[in-house]
Amino acid sequence: MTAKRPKAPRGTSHPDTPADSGSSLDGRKIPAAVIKRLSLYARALQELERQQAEKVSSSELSRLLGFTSAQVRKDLAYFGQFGVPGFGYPVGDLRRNLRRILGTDRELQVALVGVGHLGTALLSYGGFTRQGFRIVCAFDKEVSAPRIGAAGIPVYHIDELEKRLAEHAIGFAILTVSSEAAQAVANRLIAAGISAILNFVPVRLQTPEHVKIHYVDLALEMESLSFYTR
Amino acid sequence: MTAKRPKAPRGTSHPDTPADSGSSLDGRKIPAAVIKRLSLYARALQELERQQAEKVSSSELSRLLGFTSAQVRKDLAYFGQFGVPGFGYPVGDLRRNLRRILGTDRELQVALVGVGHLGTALLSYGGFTRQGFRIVCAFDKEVSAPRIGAAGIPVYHIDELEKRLAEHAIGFAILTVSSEAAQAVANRLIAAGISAILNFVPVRLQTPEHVKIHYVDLALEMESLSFYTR
DNA sequence: TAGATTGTTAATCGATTAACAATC
DNA sequence: TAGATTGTTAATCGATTAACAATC
Repeated sequence: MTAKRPKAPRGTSHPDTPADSGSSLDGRKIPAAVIKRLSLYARALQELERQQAEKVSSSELSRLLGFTSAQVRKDLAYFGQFGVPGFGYPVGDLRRNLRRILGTDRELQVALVGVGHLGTALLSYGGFTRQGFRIVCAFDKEVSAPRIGAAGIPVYHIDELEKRLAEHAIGFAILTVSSEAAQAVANRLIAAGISAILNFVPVRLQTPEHVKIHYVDLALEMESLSFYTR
Repeated sequence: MTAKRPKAPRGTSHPDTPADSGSSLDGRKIPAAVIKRLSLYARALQELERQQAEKVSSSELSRLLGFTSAQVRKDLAYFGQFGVPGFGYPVGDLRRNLRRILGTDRELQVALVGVGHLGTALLSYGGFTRQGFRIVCAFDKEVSAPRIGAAGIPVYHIDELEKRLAEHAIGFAILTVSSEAAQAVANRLIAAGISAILNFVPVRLQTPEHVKIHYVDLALEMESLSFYTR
């Protein structure tokens, strides 16, 4: 008996949708921000390991990354007791643990959909590969016959999507299609059993609970920067 | 009289660096998250304007974007009174106001430094242009003579950085160089008077207070997605 | 006027930080 | 042991949400 909600979009049928953030791990709720920092810790640890450091304290880590030491300790404590009081954290051990927690200790199979300018660049972008993400294949609607694209990655016609995803047991997709195609392609990915999408399309997508989606919105990043420069 | 801090990095000399977030506008502190949402409102309004909508309520906007209506009203109220009680917000007016507030009502001159895979893609990425950002020129250390790069944008040798930035009154930079070069290039950009950097390099940069910097870390986005898929 | 929706204050929720007992 | 640093609880801070008087 509140408002009348003229044309509610599919899925959300509530008057107000509170923002979700974070996911649970064996009961406790882990804030999304913690996960992002976990990746940063893992990266810093990688560098420390390269420098043959044996141990690191929460305050050293915090200085390296610009957080407080309490935050470092608290973040890590979500997942277990990795430190030694009076000593700090063993670098190699902690790094191994973080990689296991993040799931980056094994290679992850990824598909990319939409081989335009941005898609092509991401195919050859070294940053993903370096962190253990393997873009196995790509799809585009403009490709008539399979061809080899940037970085030697095969590009198939979008019609082969379901077949190839199953073939390579791909659980991850990078979405770089047009705004118009985004929802339809996402639906197909989800139906094909994908579990996470990294979405570069500036469109809010309807996805079921169990599919995790992250938005990377380049124009939005620029716009908010723009605000600060006056 | 706490820890001894062996080798403190330049710049930060405090034991713990609390995370900044947000910036002030005539006294009041505006959370960074508000600014991001402002961009989303502006974009939704653009679409509503295209559909010839004359008015929009906070609850319609909230449904479109997945927030609560209270949040929409509160965010907008930071900057003024744009709505009419019992009616809603006039679409065109609100959009104009938001664009003015974000600074996207005028074209913004941008330089891109580091014309590798990612850099090249961003040169031809339509998303920036569409939102009024104009990549005026690019720089790379591997370019001996000026040449025309992707999307017809001139690419100069990095040595011409200072000269060209001044020439075109560029206040914005996109950073897509290597991790090794990042800090040095950032220093030059800052010395040349740039006021904001969109940084794609996965390295924490030391920047003075008055230079705004945003990090876009693609590998990190993937890694945190990876966490949720087990 | 009656109905709807704003702008804003107060209540709630969640995340960050400080502090310190436990412990190596 | 003395010194250092963890893991964790309590205090603080900030952001989101609910509620409602003001107002078109």
